[in-house]
Amino acid sequence: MAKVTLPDGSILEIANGSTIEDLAREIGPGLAKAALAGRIDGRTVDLSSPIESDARIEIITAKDPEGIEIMRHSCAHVMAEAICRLWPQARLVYGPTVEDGFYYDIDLDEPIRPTDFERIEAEMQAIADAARPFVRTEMSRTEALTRMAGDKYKTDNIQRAQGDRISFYGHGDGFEDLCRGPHVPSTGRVGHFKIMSVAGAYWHGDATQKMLQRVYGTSWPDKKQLTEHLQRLEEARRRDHRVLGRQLDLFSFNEAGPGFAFMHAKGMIIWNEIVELWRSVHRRYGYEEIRTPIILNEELWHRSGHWDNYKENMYFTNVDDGAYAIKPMNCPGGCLVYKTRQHSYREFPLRVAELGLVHRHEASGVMHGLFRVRQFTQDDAHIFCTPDQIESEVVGVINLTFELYRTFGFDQFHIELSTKPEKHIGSDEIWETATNALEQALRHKGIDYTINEGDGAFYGPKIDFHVRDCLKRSWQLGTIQLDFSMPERFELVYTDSDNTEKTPVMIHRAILGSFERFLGILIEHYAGAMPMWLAPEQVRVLPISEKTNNYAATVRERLVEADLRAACDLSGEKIGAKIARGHADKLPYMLVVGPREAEAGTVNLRTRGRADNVDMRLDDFVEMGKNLIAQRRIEPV
RNA sequence: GCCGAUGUAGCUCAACGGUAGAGCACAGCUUUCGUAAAGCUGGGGUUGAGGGUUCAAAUCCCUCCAUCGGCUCCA
Repeated sequence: MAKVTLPDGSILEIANGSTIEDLAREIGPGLAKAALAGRIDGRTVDLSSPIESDARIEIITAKDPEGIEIMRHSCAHVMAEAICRLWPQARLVYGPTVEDGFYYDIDLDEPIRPTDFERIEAEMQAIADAARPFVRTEMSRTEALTRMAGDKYKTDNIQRAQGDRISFYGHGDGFEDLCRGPHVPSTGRVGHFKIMSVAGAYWHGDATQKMLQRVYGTSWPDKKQLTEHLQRLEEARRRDHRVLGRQLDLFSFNEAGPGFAFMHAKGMIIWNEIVELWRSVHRRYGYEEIRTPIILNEELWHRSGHWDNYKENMYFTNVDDGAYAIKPMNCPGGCLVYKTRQHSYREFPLRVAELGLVHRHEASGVMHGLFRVRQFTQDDAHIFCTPDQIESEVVGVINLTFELYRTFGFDQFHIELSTKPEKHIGSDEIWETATNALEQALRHKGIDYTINEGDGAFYGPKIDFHVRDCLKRSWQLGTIQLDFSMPERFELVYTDSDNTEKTPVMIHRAILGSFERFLGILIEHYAGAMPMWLAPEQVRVLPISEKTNNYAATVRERLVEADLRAACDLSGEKIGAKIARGHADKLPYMLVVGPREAEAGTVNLRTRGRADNVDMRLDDFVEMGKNLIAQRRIEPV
């Protein structure tokens, strides 16, 4: 008999060699039905795994996140079989789970099209309905290699696999795939699934390798969860900033300039409000602001290291027969400003900000609305300081960053520390010092972070800030980059207290990252319903009929005088239509006025997101609106 | 850049070898209205661009451009 300890601490005796499935049945028929896999002393295994000795055992169900992952992975196998049935020449490469689903990479010359999804799903359903058991076969690495001889993908997978025992999983009907497992007990347990999309993907993510077809699917324990997932995707589509940007007349793109955004009047209002906030916060944190040219002589970019490390992403031009480059970063220009006069340690730390317009030649396939463009405005700054000021300066930037993010209602962040990339300038010692300094600052603030090996900028290591929006999607915004190389290359100096010339440390940092991207993120975060202080049109006056147009105009004048962005709807529409339009335009407030209000000097207030409406004195509304704006409140009240 | 898909009126879409349509939007007129879309009339398209096949191309073929979904890359 083996003694098994269950997660609640209870101990059960079970015959040696019993499987986890047997154990689940022993505990209860409900659990036996729900069981997908098990854990023996923390190691996840198939339900059919025997319990050989005393152990801690857990039964994994779909309530366990890992249970869902196992289910999805099994679903990927079922999809692989379905595809192999439809395209016998398809060769399987690799099929892992991803967030909310799974994919399978397949080598197949004939393209799989979205119109094929239904056929694939039907095949999968047939396999699922057959409820065939998943069966594990183990063998030595050598045997596995012999078995898979001639299949370069599976041979490669075997060579990459860890351990000496290689396992295969079949689920009847001759289908088998190299796989570490574990799997659900039967093909009937792969959940409610749907094929989502197909896309090209390089083998091993290497652009020089063959492009495979990657078929994405999703799978959920029950039908309701699948439906909810599809609705979440719908919700994300509803918030797509590219769609909202057009609907709300905020910005546009044109074939005349792919990757170059046209910012419309309403978009500029939001933009300028962000800039205003940004400037006031930066003044408070002791920054000054400069502006440097967009086109600078090519020689400068040789000196900075951009020529050697960033050339592929740069635009070049000629001026009077001289070779020039369009700046992809602001730092070299900032260095030139620094060099225009002498500097003393007494003025350090010197915090110099720049809303810099940069151009980067991104590959044509990567552009994506405002999120990925070829021209954007960085909220950049360069801090020149002494080595012993690094930590406090980095801490200061972190404080500033969190303050700005919170103003927009982002309160979930995660932080990454990126280390030396292959393409870099500066010695290993410098890199180590710089990386340690960033790490120290993070530790000092007690901030959790993950390490991103080899992902730093070419001139120094960096800290990246990611925020989660209300749909739990993560966006990279800010970055802090430590740089010991650029100051040397530009021969930047300051006079230290001992009257010797020394090289300053340079900290590059951006908080919002790019104004364009940030605007796009805000639009999706708020679903286009911008808070009062950012809304292009804060309030609209809606007269019941033309008879009240004069009063409406008076009300609007009063609002404009109070510095509110207000408009009147003087169209000949009925009041219901005016309100419907106001909702479509996502206005924070609408003021309905008719003869009654004109008589009393009041307005009837409709608040975004609320069904009720309320009578109010105009002056009271003005007061309330001004307060909301002053506080930069996110929700209308 | 690579793989696949898609480009028809300002927007969303129909027509799928045989005279390019609808809804919304826009303009004019009627209605003067009390809380999520009144009615009538009208203007608007070398069907992304260029080439080819055909008596005939939005529709079939080729090249390019752009967009979308991914890969690689990234603020």
